[in-house]
Amino acid sequence: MTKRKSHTPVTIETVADTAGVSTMTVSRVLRGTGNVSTRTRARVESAMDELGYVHNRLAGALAAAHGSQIAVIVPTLKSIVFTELLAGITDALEGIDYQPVIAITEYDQQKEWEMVKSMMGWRPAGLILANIYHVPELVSMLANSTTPVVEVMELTRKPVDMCVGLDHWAAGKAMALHLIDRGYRNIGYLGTDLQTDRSAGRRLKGFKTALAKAGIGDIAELTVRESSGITLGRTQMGTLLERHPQLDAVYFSNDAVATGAMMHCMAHGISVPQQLALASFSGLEIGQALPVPLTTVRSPRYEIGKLAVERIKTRLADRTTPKVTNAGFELITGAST
Amino acid sequence: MTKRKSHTPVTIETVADTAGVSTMTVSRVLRGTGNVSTRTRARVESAMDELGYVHNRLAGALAAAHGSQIAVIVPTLKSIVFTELLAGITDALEGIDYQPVIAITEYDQQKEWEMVKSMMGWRPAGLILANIYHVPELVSMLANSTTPVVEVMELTRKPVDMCVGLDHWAAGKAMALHLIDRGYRNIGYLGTDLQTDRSAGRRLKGFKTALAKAGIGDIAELTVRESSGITLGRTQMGTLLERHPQLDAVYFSNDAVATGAMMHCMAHGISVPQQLALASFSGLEIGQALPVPLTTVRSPRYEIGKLAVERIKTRLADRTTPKVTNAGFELITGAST
DNA sequence: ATGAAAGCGCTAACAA
DNA sequence: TTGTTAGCGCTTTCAT
Repeated sequence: MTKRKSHTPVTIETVADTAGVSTMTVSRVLRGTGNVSTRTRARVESAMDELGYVHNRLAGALAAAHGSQIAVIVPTLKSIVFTELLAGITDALEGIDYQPVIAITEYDQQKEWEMVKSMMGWRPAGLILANIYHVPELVSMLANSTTPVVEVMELTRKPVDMCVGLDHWAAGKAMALHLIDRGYRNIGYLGTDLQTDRSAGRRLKGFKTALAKAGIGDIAELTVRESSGITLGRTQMGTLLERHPQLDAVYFSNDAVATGAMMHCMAHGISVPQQLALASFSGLEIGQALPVPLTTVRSPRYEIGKLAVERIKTRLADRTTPKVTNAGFELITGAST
Repeated sequence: MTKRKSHTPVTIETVADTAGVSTMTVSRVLRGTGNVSTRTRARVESAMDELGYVHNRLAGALAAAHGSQIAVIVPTLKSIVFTELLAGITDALEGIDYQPVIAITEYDQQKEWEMVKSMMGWRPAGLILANIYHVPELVSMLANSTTPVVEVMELTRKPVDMCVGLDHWAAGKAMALHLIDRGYRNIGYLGTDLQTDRSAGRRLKGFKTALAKAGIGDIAELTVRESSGITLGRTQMGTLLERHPQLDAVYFSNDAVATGAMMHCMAHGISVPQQLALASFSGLEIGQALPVPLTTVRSPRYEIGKLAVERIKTRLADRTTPKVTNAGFELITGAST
């Protein structure tokens, strides 16, 4: 076996000939649609690996009018949050013969639009967007297509098609209530640029709204445009504390920033939470492995990934799906508050 | 503009008709091969978005005999190392119209073979494997194909096609020499299961060989099968020290494990490096953000990703490429030793 | 359970 | 610069 190849490409026709059947029968074996006797199937299969046949899915997808890829578009891979989302997606795809195709937007809506256009060119079976803020062209293109689309991570009332996410505003509010409950009153915020990560902006809005309702007016805020959360927290925490030494608690845009800030505290002998409380969002493993585990809100990104795939599968099976699914979140009370 | 669609699919023929040109001209506009006058191009382009045309790359790839996807197969996405590799790949792909298609093997060679088979069905323009240990069927399939293949991360003498990586044995040796040089003699090892991460096994081999040459015989070793490095380090460091209280330095399979171990030390008041030195491999950001930055070996995974894409591009342009590229590594002397 | 015919929507190769 | 002619390798009917 093996050998040959290179010159005459092996197609289902080649296989059909050496197995003494028609191409249609080979095609049926390939796709696992029944209606092939065990004997013929065996003959076809042995012909396939005798010839070293490699199924050409391009031709198959063209003939079938669409492929079996699931396009996934994420803002970045630098955040573990999105890699865990991908893990959920790939795990849900396990067994069924779909592959994820990934594109990265770097939090750029224009780029997202480019990627979607390019992706749709492959006629994917489904599309997952880890973002709910799009340019109008993107929305109208997807609205006119029949491809199942799931927007994930953040909740939106008017999804392009379907949505699985969590309410970031509520997550921010939950943390504000927790801090108030714990008795903190001089509260600050440190995070990434809010134009970039708009979900973080929603959280901060919910957070501040809840504080305001409790009589805590404007808070000390520091946002910095910096791609790495850990580095941001490690380097900017000092700046924030210098400017606002009276703070007794700080809320962060996410656990990466909070982890960096915790490193700053440990390096400078600031005891958490006695001198300063830290609270955040994500629920990353590293935050829980810290000597003082973080108080944070866990986003169910792995579950969201799985659910998104479920939605697409259901839709492809022509069954009805909910338009919007609230995946919820969980407040983790660590030792840092 | 917009509207319509759904029933009569818009193809290049539709576009050609409304623009009053032939399909070939539309195709040329689509692919950006010159030889189209500015006027016609404009007409074609306006026809395209008037009709809401979406390029069908399936048909294009079939006709052109291969697509423009780069298949990337990684063991896991849970390690930042591989997401940084992907970042290098996607950055290198920026601008040129190729998209990465990602598959995850979970460190399983059989699964890797399944993924490769499935991927090759899409006739990708190139294939990147973040692993050099394969089942023989995989090797023979790729050897018989003309698709450029790059094995990355670890160096191998006999690549399937091309290889860009680093010498893990040498990296282990370098760290051993560093520890000896610093005067440590009671050295232990903590890491993941070596059957899973075989590169870590190579490092440990190089490490122990160098120690042995310096008269340090067998060392205290603890390897645990656990998917998360941080958790492993955080929970197993205590076990290792309990069994071997005399240790004055510990080498880890990677920075995630080392970071977890550092958390253990901080939580238990073990001062690093006075009581215990920690040394590792990866060069992750988190390791350098620790209050006591890690001594480690930085693997150039981002650069490796970029280089791998370069190799494929070169090959696709029919130019010759080196079979094996040693991407090197860098010893980072932190404060932990 | 199997096969024959007719494309899927595009691009390579060649003309004009 | 533009058009014509043939497929690419499979799957979809529709027969048998």
